This record gives sequence, C-alpha cells and structure tokens, in this order.
Amino acid sequence: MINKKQVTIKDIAREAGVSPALVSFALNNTIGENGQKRYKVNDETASRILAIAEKYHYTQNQAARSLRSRRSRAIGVILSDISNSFFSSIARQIEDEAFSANYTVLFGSTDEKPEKMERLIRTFLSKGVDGLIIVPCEQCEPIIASVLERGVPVVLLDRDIESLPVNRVVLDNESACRQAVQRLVEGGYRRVEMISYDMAVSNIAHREAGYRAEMAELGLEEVVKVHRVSYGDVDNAMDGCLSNINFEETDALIFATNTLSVAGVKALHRKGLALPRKIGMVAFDGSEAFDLYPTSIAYIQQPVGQFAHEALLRVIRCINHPSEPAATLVLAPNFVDGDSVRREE
Amino acid sequence: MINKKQVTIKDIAREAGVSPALVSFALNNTIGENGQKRYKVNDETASRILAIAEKYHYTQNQAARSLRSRRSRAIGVILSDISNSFFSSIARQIEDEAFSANYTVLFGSTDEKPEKMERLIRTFLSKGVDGLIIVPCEQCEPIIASVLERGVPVVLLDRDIESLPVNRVVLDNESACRQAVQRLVEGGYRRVEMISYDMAVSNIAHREAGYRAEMAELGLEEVVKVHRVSYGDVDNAMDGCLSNINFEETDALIFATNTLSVAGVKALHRKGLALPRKIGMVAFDGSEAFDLYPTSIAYIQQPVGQFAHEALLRVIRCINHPSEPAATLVLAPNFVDGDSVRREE
DNA sequence: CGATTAACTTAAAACGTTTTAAGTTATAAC
DNA sequence: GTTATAACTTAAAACGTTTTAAGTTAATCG
Repeated sequence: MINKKQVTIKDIAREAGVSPALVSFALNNTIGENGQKRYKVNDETASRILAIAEKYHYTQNQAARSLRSRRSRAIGVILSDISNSFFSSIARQIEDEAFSANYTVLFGSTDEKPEKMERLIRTFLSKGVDGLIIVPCEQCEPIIASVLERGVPVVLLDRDIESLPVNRVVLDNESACRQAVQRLVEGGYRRVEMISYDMAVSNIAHREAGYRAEMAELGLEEVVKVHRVSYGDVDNAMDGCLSNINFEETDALIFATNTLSVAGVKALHRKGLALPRKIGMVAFDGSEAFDLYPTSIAYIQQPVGQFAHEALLRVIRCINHPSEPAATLVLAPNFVDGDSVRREE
Repeated sequence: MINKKQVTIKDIAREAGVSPALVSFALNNTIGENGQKRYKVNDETASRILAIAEKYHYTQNQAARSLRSRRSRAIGVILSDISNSFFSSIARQIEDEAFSANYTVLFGSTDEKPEKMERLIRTFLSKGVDGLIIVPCEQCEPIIASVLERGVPVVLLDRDIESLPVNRVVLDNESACRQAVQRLVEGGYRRVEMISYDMAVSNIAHREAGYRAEMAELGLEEVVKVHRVSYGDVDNAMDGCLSNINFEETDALIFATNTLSVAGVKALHRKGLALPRKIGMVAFDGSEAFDLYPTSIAYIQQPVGQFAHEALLRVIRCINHPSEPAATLVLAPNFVDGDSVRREE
C-alpha cells in the first residue's frame, strides 16, 4: 500500500499527550480469558485516545503488529478448487465466521497436485498464518507432516490422513454409501455399481469401502464393481466410463463426488438412459443441475455448514491451546430421498 | 504462527560468515527494470548463502519484510458472494494468476451490504494490501472514494461507479441486452419483459437500459416492462414476481443476472410454463442447471477469464505505476444461442 | 607506485507495533 | 505520618527485515 502517510500510534500518543504504550493498551484493551480487561487504563484517558484514533481514521499496521506479537490473525485455507460449489460454500462460511472472530482468510486451490499444495503452504507460512485448514490431496502426507513438526496448528477437512496426529473434520463416508446402497436395493435395484475417482484419498477410499461392505451385507458381493475415472476432464472421462458399462445388466449407479454426480447425470442423459426406469442412482451432494431435472435425484447431503464451522473452531482452538491433543470429528451425512432410487414397474 | 524457532536472516549470515545485509541482497537479487541485477553480490558467496537458506528451509518473514518495505505482495478482492459461481470462477482465476505473479489474495464477500464493504476494506487495508479489486455494491461510492484518496490502487470489477476516477473492467451490458431482445424478437416473441434486481448498481442499470433501448428501436416501447425483485431469498421472490405476470400476454423474459436466471427457470418450471412454446427466455450467464434442462437455454456469456485477468493485470500495473491515469475496459459479451429464443409454431 | 575506480561488503537506522519491568502517583490502612 | 497497595503510566527493547551511506578490498590505469 502506498500510503500518503500512515497515522501511527506515535502520532496519536503525541496528540493525546501520553506514551505510545498507553495508546497500544487503550487500543487493545479487550476482555481476557479471566473476564478482566487486559490492561488498566484510566477510562477518561482511554476514551480520549480512542476518540483521537477515530478522528484520524487510524488503522493498525498489521505488519508491525504481527512482527512483534508473532500472531497474524490470518488463517490459510487450502482446498482442491474454490470454484467447485462444495468448496466455495465452505469457503464462504469460513470467511464469514473467521471475520466475526477477527481473522482473515487466505484461500488456495491445489487442483489435487502435491506440488501446488507445497507451494501454497510455503507461501502461507511465510505470510505468517496462525493456522491452516487443509483438504489434503494425494501424496501430501510428508508435506503436512513437516508443517506439524514446525508446530503450526492444522485441521484437515473432508479428507483424512490417518497416519498423522492431526485434527480432522470428516464425513462418515462409509455409512453414507452404505445407506445409498440400502436405498437403491430397497427401491428394487440389484446390480449397483459405483463411479469414483482414481485418486488415493481417504474419503474416496471410505466411500468405496462403504459401498462394498453394504453390498456384501446384502449378499450382493458378486456384482460389486467400482469404476474409476481420472481427475480432470470429467465429462469426457464419464462418457468413456459409461461406455464400458453394460446397461442391460447394471441397473444402478452411486457417484462418489459432486462433480462426478453432475457429470454422470449429464452423460446418462446423453446416452438416453432414463432415470429411474432404466437406471437408478444416488448422487453425492446436491446440485442446482438436479433441480431442473425431470426426475428428482436422491443424494447424500454433506453438512457443509458444520464442516466450515467445526474446522474453523478447531483451528482457532488449536492456535490458542497448542498443547491440546489432536481430535477427530466425524460428521453424519443426511440422505435426501428422491425418485432416482425407486424403480417403477 | 507458533514457530519452534524461526530461522532468520541473521542465522544464515552467521553461518555464512557474512552480514545480514548481504544475505538480504543475495535473497532478493532479482532482475530490475533496467535488466540488471539489483545488487552486486559475488556469485560464489551468493550461491553459498542460497545453499544455507535452502538447507534450513528458510522462509522469509513477510511481516518484517512488509513492515520495512511498505509492500505486502497481497491484494484484496471484494466480491458480492464468493459462493456464487460467477464470482467463484473469477476468484479462482485471480488466485491462480496472482500466485504466478507472486501475490497472495484476500477474498471478502459483501452480500451487497455497504457496511460489510466498509469493514472488509478497513480490514484489508490494515493488513496492508497493495491494491484492491472491488465489485462495488449500492451506496459504496463514498467508501471507495476515501480509499482512492489514500492513494490505494483500486480496480472496479463487473460494476462501475461513473463519478469516480478509477480503473474498471466491465461488460458491455447494454449491447448484451440489446442482443437478447433482438434474438427473442427474431425468434417470434414480441412482448418481452425483463426481470431484474431492485438494486442501484451500474450493470443492472445498463442491462435495463439496453433492453429498453432495443425495444424502442424495434417499435415495442409500449410493451416495455421491468420487474424488480429484491436481493435475498430469490426463489421466493421469483415466485411472487412471476405471479404478477399475465402469461397470456407476456411471451418472453430476459433475466438480468445468473441467480435470477436459474431461479427464473425453476419458477417457470414450477408454474408449468413450457419453454419455448409458452414462453421464451434469455439468461445471464450459463449454469450447470441448464445443461440438464430439456430445452437448451440461450444466454449471455460473460468472459469470466478476461474479467479476472484484466482486473489483476490492472491492479498490479497500478501498484507499480501509481501515477498512470485510470482507464476503463469494456468487455464484449458473447451470445450463446439456444432453443429458448425460438418460438416453434 | 600512487590514484582512481569498480566490486563487493557492512553497520546501523528504520519500519510500527507489543510487552516487560520499572516507574510514578494517589489512596487506603495502620 | 508512615507504609503498603492499587491504579495508572512510561521507557525501552524487541520482532526480522530492507536499504542507505559508508566502508573495505582488489584491480586497473597512467
């Protein structure tokens, strides 16, 4: 910022006829944990100081503040892709809650690439973020491990890295997919297959596991099949994937993520496969795209608000109490019913 | 950040047997504008220093750096709502390009509220951002004026405030809506109305103006009608709005924003008004929601990538050359054709 | 060989805050 | 009227960098 001339604490001190320290005290006289004000400043002096600060539109110089106090009141949030609606909703809510808690947020998108993750973390750390909320991608375990070693507060979001002693907020992915299978089978489908990403991250793994487990439980292990498409051009990949499926046999699909779900419905549509008569399905996450589709689509709803809220809460707690042990929070999914799980005939 | 112990320039200097200043020189020895290195440092010494920095995973303390150099290498981006896909796409691209240009980005959402705008600007300035990209909301002219007064580089995005001498990147909204009217009329519709937000911002105003102008040009001024819904719960507002329209007469609608378009199609759907036989329409911006709709929907496509690219380019230019006069860039919209503008009969 | 210059290096101040430890009052208690 | 206590205030150091001006070499030139 190219300020004409910044108003500093010294200027205010001079005008008020007090020392810079006192100005700092007056300005930061918040209520501490003990319910007491942090400093003792004469009320009359304090309000005089505040008035002068107000008059000159004083704004704190955060650089100086964080240099001295070793706190930046900023947190870094590293997601896969902020233009994906699941993540942008989370981002939005983190932004709001962080703002209320007097933090600012730096966002970064990894595109599932560990190199990008590394660069982002490096940048954010050099900016001095007080903590990080991270959606891990493949092969980023060592990167995150080294962050933890430096003692930086970290909360993993959406995906887990089991080997690390770290805070996490994740969905109960297994139960989510178990339920999806149940509903489809109840609805009259039998040969249920899953379409998933070819990506070694925990949530994908657990979704697959849930699918397999429930299929086994229902005695359908012989028709278990997971198709994996690679991350990138989903629409194309989805067409390729579906063309490998024999829809005379396969009668229902579970999609493992929101992007896959939307791409899946589109591709099924292109193939002329009518839901739910020809094929049943369960999506992951809702989408505007479904609202206008003639068949209402059943989906697994993730508690986006809770994700954001809990992750932020935990990272702030971890900033303030670094010694507390890492904890895991598993959120419950909500199954939203729809006609796409009911074979009519 | 609660570092165990940060590695500083001094530590490196000690180990290399040189002064801290020399380490700083070696670390920042970029190529200046004259094509020369900024400092003269013995190559051999320089690489020794770099090696030591590497060895200890040295990361610059940005707080100290920006305190001293009065540059933060951060820019603030203030949007209406980052969870709106139009803005999240822009955000994503700004993020990427900023990262390559060695800047980090702070995002904030105003929800169209001037108070939030003010708080965000205040926070971002105290964080010392080098410049701001802003999507202005209603009544924020004085806020932005005061920012300009302080000499902070600003680029307005998507919406304009004509009275301010400021850089801007906007769409040619008038021509966009003129074209929408043309296409609908060519397609056989006549009583074209517009659904817009009840919001005093430039892009809305220009969209309405374009609609009116083209209707007049085509001799349809007597059926001109603009319906304005208030910002907030769009779905509800849209139902209310549509219920005031007599669809025996009105035969086509132009929606003034992406949220309105999606809500509009949903509401028309709920009312059982079939596109394009019963009613024609043009949307603003595409949406995933349209991809699965039986009728292909014509829409005005905004050059999202250009918006992001140009805004960032301009704010950086303005940071580096504060004295250059403010410039306006008007981007051309692209009309994406669809069946929703063709009355079949 | 002394002088000039170029190449390299450094000391030290500055950036604006926070925070500690040490004051200075004024008030209350004996 | 001490003295102890509380209430308030301040001086000064520290945070980690950048940058200016000054310093030291080493090389070149006449």
